[in-house]
Amino acid sequence: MPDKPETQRTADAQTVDRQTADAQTTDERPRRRQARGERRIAQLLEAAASVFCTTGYTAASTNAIAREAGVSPGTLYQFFPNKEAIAIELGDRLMHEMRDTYGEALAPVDPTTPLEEAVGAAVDRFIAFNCDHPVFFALMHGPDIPGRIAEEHDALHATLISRTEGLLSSLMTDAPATEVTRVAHVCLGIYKAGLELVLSNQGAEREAYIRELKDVLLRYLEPLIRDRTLTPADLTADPAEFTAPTP
Amino acid sequence: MPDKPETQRTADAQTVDRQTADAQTTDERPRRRQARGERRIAQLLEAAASVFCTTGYTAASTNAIAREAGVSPGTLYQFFPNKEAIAIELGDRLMHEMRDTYGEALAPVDPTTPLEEAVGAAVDRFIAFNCDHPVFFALMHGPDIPGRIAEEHDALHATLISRTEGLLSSLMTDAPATEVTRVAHVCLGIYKAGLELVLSNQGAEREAYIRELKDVLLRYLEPLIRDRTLTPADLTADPAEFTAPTP
DNA sequence: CTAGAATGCGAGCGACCGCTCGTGTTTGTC
DNA sequence: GACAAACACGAGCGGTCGCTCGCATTCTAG
Repeated sequence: MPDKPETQRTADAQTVDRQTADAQTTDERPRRRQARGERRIAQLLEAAASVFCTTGYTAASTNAIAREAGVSPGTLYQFFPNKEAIAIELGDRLMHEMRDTYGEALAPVDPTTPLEEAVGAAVDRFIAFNCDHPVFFALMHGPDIPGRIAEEHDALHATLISRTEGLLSSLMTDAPATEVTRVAHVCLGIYKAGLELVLSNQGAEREAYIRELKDVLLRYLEPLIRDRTLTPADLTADPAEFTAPTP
Repeated sequence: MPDKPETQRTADAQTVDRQTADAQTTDERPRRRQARGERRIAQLLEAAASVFCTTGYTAASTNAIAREAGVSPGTLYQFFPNKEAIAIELGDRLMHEMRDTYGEALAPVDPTTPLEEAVGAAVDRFIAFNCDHPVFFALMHGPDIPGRIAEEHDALHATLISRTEGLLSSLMTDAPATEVTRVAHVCLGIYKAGLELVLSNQGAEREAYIRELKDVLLRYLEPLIRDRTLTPADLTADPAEFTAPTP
């Protein structure tokens, strides 16, 4: 009996997400698991993504997720300590996939690429990722997200802000830092609004909205850049940096 | 015994908002009421606005609203048939106030006012209203809003879209209708994103974000308008039109 | 003053939710 | 085949929520 797995996993986790919920959702112990279990986890995460997409996080019931996955509630809790852990795991996998996509997709190209192409490429990447994983938007931008996911969202947002600030600061050399920060927030706000419009359309109309989003961003930034050019490396840089806000 | 008020008000309204909830929340019968009752209603609506703002609609419990208002749950249900009706009444009062504000605030001014001033004035009005009534944003743009409020939101959105389309169509004379609609949606998306940024800031920073919002809109629309001018009447017109989408 | 309507209270009902636990089945290892 | 661990089930526990209902109190009309 080497490790005695998950005895008294959560002693009194009853109203665990109704209030503060200081139970450890990060169950770091590496458990022995069969291939069947991994399949179940994938099933459950897929079902959870579907339910989260349609009803949001809080309105999604664990019983509904289990039903969608074709298993019983007890089976769900064989693999996840509580509801929040499902969202956490889903979010973690999405973040990993986003890092992978970013790492391999944006090869260093001609460093004299104008801002138009650089911004366009970055927008295309983000849009494509969100189209492939609509639950990412639901989890990250939903208003009812639980504490741990909110932290991840804040970390991602802070990273994107500081990254955009870095890009802008080389274009707004004579502007105070607060203005650079403000413009960065405006850019991300525009991007989020555009993303919402893109996700709520399909086909040719979706493509048209993507073009509009790029136009809005470029026309907003035009007076800032004048005659400068920008390398795509400024927009993409090291994808590993996406895990945490810049120190 | 002239009217026999509210006998068997809701026969079986138990799980009324858990599922479809086809109970009539529009209790149109004019009830006799004392001044005390009107005061209580005002108290309850104020408390509801506060709770909705901080927790959102679904997470707000009727007991919490009653507690915030300093009354018992039973008293709350003396004046509102169910939770949704509270949000409905709150939304209706906000819509009325918005119409009033718009009706009296925007007097017809110099018809040769350039687009910059016209858009700026309209944005200022909407921003001011939302700053005065933050619950409006929480109810209208929250993701967990109930059916009837969602209908009101859709109606308001459709009105704003068709109004913006009307404005744009006089500027984009050679563009197809679908493009005009698309640009209108983009403008409202930008406005909503800007509003979110404005509401999450205060003081001078808030003012700066308001200026950025106007800049984004104007720079986006600049290529469309070229050398035209626009009367503010195109932006404001008849405030009574705000109740329903244009037929 | 008094009858009756309007207002106010709060324990508690039924429904749902997150989650548990006893029990039975499948899988991997010897 | 035997045994233990992993997996699966589903009734049900404790909890909160929206809402009710019987009853007490306050207002108002006559």
